This record gives sequence, C-alpha cells and structure tokens, in this order.
Amino acid sequence: MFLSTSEHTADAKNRVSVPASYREALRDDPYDAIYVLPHFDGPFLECGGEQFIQQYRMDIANLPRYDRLRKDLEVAVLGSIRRLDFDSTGRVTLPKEFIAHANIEGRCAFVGCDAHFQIWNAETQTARMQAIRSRLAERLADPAEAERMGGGTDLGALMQNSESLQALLKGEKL
Amino acid sequence: MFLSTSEHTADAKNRVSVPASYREALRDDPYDAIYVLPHFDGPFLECGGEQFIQQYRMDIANLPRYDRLRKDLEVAVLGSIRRLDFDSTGRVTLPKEFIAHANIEGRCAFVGCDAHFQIWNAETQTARMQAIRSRLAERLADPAEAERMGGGTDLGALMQNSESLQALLKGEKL
DNA sequence: TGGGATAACATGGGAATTTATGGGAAACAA
DNA sequence: TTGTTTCCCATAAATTCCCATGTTATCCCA
Repeated sequence: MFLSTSEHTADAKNRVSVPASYREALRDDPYDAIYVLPHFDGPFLECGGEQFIQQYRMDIANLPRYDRLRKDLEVAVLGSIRRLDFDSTGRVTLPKEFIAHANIEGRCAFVGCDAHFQIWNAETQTARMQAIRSRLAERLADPAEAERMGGGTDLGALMQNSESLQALLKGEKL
Repeated sequence: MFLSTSEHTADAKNRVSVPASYREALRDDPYDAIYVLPHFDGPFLECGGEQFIQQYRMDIANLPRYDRLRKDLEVAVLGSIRRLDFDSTGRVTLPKEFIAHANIEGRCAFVGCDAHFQIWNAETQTARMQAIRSRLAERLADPAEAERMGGGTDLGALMQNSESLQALLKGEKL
C-alpha cells in the first residue's frame, strides 16, 4: 500500500530516489522495480508494482480480442508503460520522455494512492493538492455525494473477509 | 511480456536491433528468434515469440477443419509469418516485403503489447500514438466506457484476501 | 527525558558494463 | 563474377554499478 506524499529531486542523470516506504511495499514483487505509465489524462506518471501492472493486463485481457478500446489500450497503456529497475540505493532513472511528459525539472512529488502512486512536478502537485482538497470539502457538503463515499460499507463487513482485521479484533498485535 | 515503445534504425542491410528488454522476455524460447507477421490490418508488423505463434496456431486449429475462415487464416497468417533469427548482437534482418509493407525507411518503432509487439514506421507510430492517447482520454471520460475497462473487478481488493492469488502472481515470471 | 550513538535514507560522481549500430570479411547463390 | 546473406569485430553512446558523503530519523542508555 502506497501512502502519503513526499518530494525528491531528480539529479543530472534523471535519477530519483523512490520513497523508502514505497520500496517496502514492493518488497515481495518478482522484480526489484516499478512500472511507470506517462498518464494520458494529465502531466504525471502513474506507477506501481506487480499488482499495478497485472491489474492493467487483466482489464485489457478481459476485453474482446478485436475490440477497438482494447487495441487502443494495448498501445496507449502497455505500449507506454516501462519497467524501471531500482539501483542499489533505491533509485530509478526516468526516461527523457517521461521527464518531459510530467514537466519534471528537479523536484518531484510522490503521491501514494493505495495500489499505485503518482509522480508529479513538485509545484504542480502542491497546487493540485490544494485544489482537490477544497473541491472535496465542497462536494462532501452535498448529502448525495457524502453518501456515495461511506456508502453503507462498514468495518464489520470488511472484517468477515480479512484475517488481519479479525486478528486485530481479538487483540493480537500485527 | 513486451512493454513500452522505442525507436531503432534499420541500416543499409535492413538490420534492426530488437530492444534489449524484448530479447530478455524471449530468453526462455526454444529459438533465439522472433516470429513476424506483416499484418493485414495495416502497415505494421506484428511480432512475438513462442507464445505469439502458438496462440495463432491454436486459434486456427480450433476452427472446423474445412471452414473457410480457417483456410483463409492459414494462408494469410501462417503463410505470411516468418521466423527471423537474431544475430550475435540482437538484431534481425527484415525481408524486403516486410520493409515495404510497413513503409520502413530508417527509423522504426517497437510497440510492446504484452504477449506481442508491433513494428511501425517511426513517424507513423508517433502520430498514431498521439491520436490513440487523446482518443482514449476522451473515451475514458465517459463513465460507460470507463466501466467497460475496469468493470468493477479490483485485483487489489481480491488479492488482499486471497493467498492463492498472491502466490500465483509471485510465482509467475512474466 | 535529554542527547549522543547508530542506522537508514537521499543524493552526488566516477568507473564499468551493456546496447545500439556501422562496416568488413567470409560463405553462399545465381 | 556479382549480388546476397551471414558472421565477426569495432566503437560510441547510453545505462548500470559501485562507492562516497551529508543528512535525517531512530534507538538506547544514563
């Protein structure tokens, strides 16, 4: 699980340290690497580990084989994603095209989003975070939106399928 | 698994370097080679390794023996595919007909699509990628299309409660 | 609860290796 | 021969590896 936001600097060789807590989350992956997609939805990179890439592969594989959307996705997603291997100190080297796509010069922000994380130009991200947070405050003031998030699913229901949560209930330290 | 797009040059002898990461993906194949099909769907070459050719063979073999589609596919697919062996530096020599079919003169682009990859004229591919990415951004802004891809299946949620799924993913070298 | 010791982390720079690509010689076919 | 194809070697650029260093966070003990 990728959580929290942190800033790092890309050096002259376009290397950036991936936050240690993110690397920890990737510890059991088959490759010591991250998969990175210059997202077509904006100037940022969408990244993650094995789970991230498999999710995309499966979503695409589940579409009919000669479907237009599928073909587009194969090219735009799989054709754009790259696997970036960690060096011995936990850095990855960002390809020039990725740097260009996300407007990264120097500082960049890592934003955790559970199963994936994003990399943004640091200033852009700061502004964006502000905007999102206030937009959200407004939205949740609307009862309909508030119900969409919260939606009746409570912890108890989740726990039925989660061993770790059940252990928590029983008082075990995790 | 073939991922990402990269450009290479075909030299005077029609040799092109296959991206190192693709060669890595083919490492366990019985031949040090790729299978290449001048695709009937456009000016590009569809390529892959053992998995790629076997998929086509099976699709065709599964059709009724005297089926017209089957006979057509046998000719158009199996009759057109060639196996191109790597030289000692990881290049293949493209036959003239393939060069002509895909309009390759000099630069060409390799586009990874998971189990196969495509080779395009570099400029054609650049334009095409642009078009696909913006088309996709628009399409996915439509909730109905977004749902087709993603469709409610959340691998991450599944995996948290399924040891067997996790084991499956970790054991699978892709 | 300080505050020093220790470990972990982020980052810089140079060396070594890999990759992409060009060109020539040897083998082969027409 | 003449034109192709295959193999081998050379080189430049890009990438990866390795070590060094300052900084931050964590631990431990008085």
